[in-house]
Amino acid sequence: MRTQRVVLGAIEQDLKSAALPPLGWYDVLLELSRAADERLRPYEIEERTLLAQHNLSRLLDRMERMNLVRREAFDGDGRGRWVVLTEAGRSMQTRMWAVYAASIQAHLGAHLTDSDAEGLSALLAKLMR
Amino acid sequence: MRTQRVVLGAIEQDLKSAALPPLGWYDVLLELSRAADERLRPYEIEERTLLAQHNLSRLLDRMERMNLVRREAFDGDGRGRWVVLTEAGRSMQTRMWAVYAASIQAHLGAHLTDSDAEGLSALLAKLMR
DNA sequence: CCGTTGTAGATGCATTTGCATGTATCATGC
DNA sequence: GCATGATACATGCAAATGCATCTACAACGG
Repeated sequence: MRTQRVVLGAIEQDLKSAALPPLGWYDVLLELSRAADERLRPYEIEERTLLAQHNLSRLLDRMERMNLVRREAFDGDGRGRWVVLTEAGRSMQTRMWAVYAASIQAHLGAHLTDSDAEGLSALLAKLMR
Repeated sequence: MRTQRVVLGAIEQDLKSAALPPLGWYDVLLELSRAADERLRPYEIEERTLLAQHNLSRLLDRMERMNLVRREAFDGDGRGRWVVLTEAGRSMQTRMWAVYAASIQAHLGAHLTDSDAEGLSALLAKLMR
């Protein structure tokens, strides 16, 4: 828990120093960029990012206000919505990745060998079951 | 990050189900219970728990409102305060530990062998440097 | 002494989160 | 086809967090 807080704090700080939004935004942008047609239903983003439904709903509000995503109607289920990545969203994802990747390298990669990283990943995976 | 969120979420949920306060409260209570005279200066709690100064200040407000801690004047530096564990605080720490310990066992211990745990701990320690 | 700078802790204000509930739509069983 | 319960997403309100700043006191240099 302590390590996570320290590392996450350092990464968030790097993003903030670069005048970029917090990590949660990146997670959403990344999932959208990977999705077919660069669009997902909110509940799909929810599953992939582990964001709580109401938090995601408001995060999307903020992102939509910044024109990073756009909400569209979803045909075939009147309750559903599409969340679509915009051009600005795509470019934000790229800009965030530049900083985020460097930050991962500095705060994680630089401290671990490849086999450390694999070991850590395997141990954490055990906890997810 | 994902693993931490899942595990922390599960632990917080266990505490909430037992009608107990969040984990941050336990951290403070634990540090106080370990301290000489069961008292610490706010900045000492801050260092040990990694809580931000303003967050700790308000957490202490809440805990004081619940009579778990008491703030006292600190002689020798007029700016300083003592945060003192109360009887109710001591008993809350004990009650939380019962639930927390079981939760750690369920969400961490049950998934890891002893050598897994040591390995994980060693890897995380590498990240803290 | 006195002014300046530093440190401990508190607090006002904006933003974010959590929780419960609301609204709309869908699916199912009768 | 219509009540009943489930699902998708939004939202009002309270609580927690982040950020900047404030107050009070200490320390230091002249």
